[in-house]
Amino acid sequence: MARGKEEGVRKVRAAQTRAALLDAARRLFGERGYLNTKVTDITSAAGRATGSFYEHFADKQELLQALLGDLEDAADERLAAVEHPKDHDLTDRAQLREHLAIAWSVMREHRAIQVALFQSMVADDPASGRAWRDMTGQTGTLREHLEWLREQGRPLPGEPELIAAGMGAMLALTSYSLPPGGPYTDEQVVDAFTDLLLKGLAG
Amino acid sequence: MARGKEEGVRKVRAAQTRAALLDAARRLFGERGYLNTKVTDITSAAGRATGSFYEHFADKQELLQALLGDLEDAADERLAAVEHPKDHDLTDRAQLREHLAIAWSVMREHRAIQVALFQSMVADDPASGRAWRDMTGQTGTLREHLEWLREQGRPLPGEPELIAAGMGAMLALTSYSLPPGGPYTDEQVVDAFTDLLLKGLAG
DNA sequence: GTCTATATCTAGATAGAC
DNA sequence: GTCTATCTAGATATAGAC
Repeated sequence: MARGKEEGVRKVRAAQTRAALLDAARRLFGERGYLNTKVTDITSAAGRATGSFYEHFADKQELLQALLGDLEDAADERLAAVEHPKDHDLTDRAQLREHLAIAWSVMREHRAIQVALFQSMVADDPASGRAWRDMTGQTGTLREHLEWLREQGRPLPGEPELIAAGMGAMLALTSYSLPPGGPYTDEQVVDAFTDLLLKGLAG
Repeated sequence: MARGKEEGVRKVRAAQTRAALLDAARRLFGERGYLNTKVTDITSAAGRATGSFYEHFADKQELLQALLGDLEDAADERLAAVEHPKDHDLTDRAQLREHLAIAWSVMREHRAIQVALFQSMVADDPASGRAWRDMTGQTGTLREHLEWLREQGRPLPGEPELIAAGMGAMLALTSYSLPPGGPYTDEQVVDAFTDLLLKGLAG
């Protein structure tokens, strides 16, 4: 079965190239951002030829989608690691803090991908509505928790979708703009936002 | 003085061209965003030739700076129209609401410029630190109010600069992503964010 | 100052040999 | 599948006539 073995080797090499491209892209997105990273930057950083890129991805956006899968896996893993029932009570300080801490640390640990997604979102035609879809989509879980609170008769400051989007906006844009190794530690940020939001949610 | 009169006419024409370029740019930025608007889009929308653009602005970024001046003038005017002492008390609901309402309405009424600034900020190299500088710069007044509160011995949820940046992030990204004529009215947004933030600030 | 025409440059994407 | 070489497209910016 020499033929089969050869094909297997080829497959492995292809997977290595794909992985090298993803690694290089992630590093470059973190260093100079998604918009300022060219396809040729990625291939040369990965030690591959320009043409090889298009064997694995149709374009830069498709590569970003592949990286996004990693981010979602990481987030799911973190969420699964903690108690996380639907009736999560965000008016409890410890529970709100944990929710914010997980969101913050996932964004920080995968900053390259978050930066890339953010740039990709903002570069889109603003009239397309993509930004609002992304914001509400990414804060869907938060919205569900708020809806649950409302069903319990708790007074909310406004529509769950809007409040969730606002909280997500605070976290996402702060994380985007705050440089790594900046003036505030992760604990300072999470504590500050927890206390800022807690009483408003607790009504 | 025929010579002087001729020069005066030329000056007026030039000013008209400059104004036409600014108007066209503002409209296009609102429709398709800053990044997706080309210099030739602006000139043809203004009914002028490509080359004329560079007689008035070095590049697209410089034109945006000129528009930014308008935005700041509008904001200053709105702030001057209300009582706005340094000891503005953000723990008073009416005063917090007014502050948020002004910020929100300026962003909404000049959405084209806000969109352009936002895109310009995000398209920059994320490692440059520009985003954090912009965020802290635009929330400087808010930070001063919070510092005043702290001097009065009021407990704040965190560092004034960080809290101010977080609040600014919530407003700016929500405004950016929320499409005009979207699902929420300006009043709903301002009321929701006021109530969400008030108790956290009031301690 | 404004115009037309064009030079320059960059990045995305493909063709065809190996 | 990967490479080298190249094509194409799109956008910035300039040259020179009026």
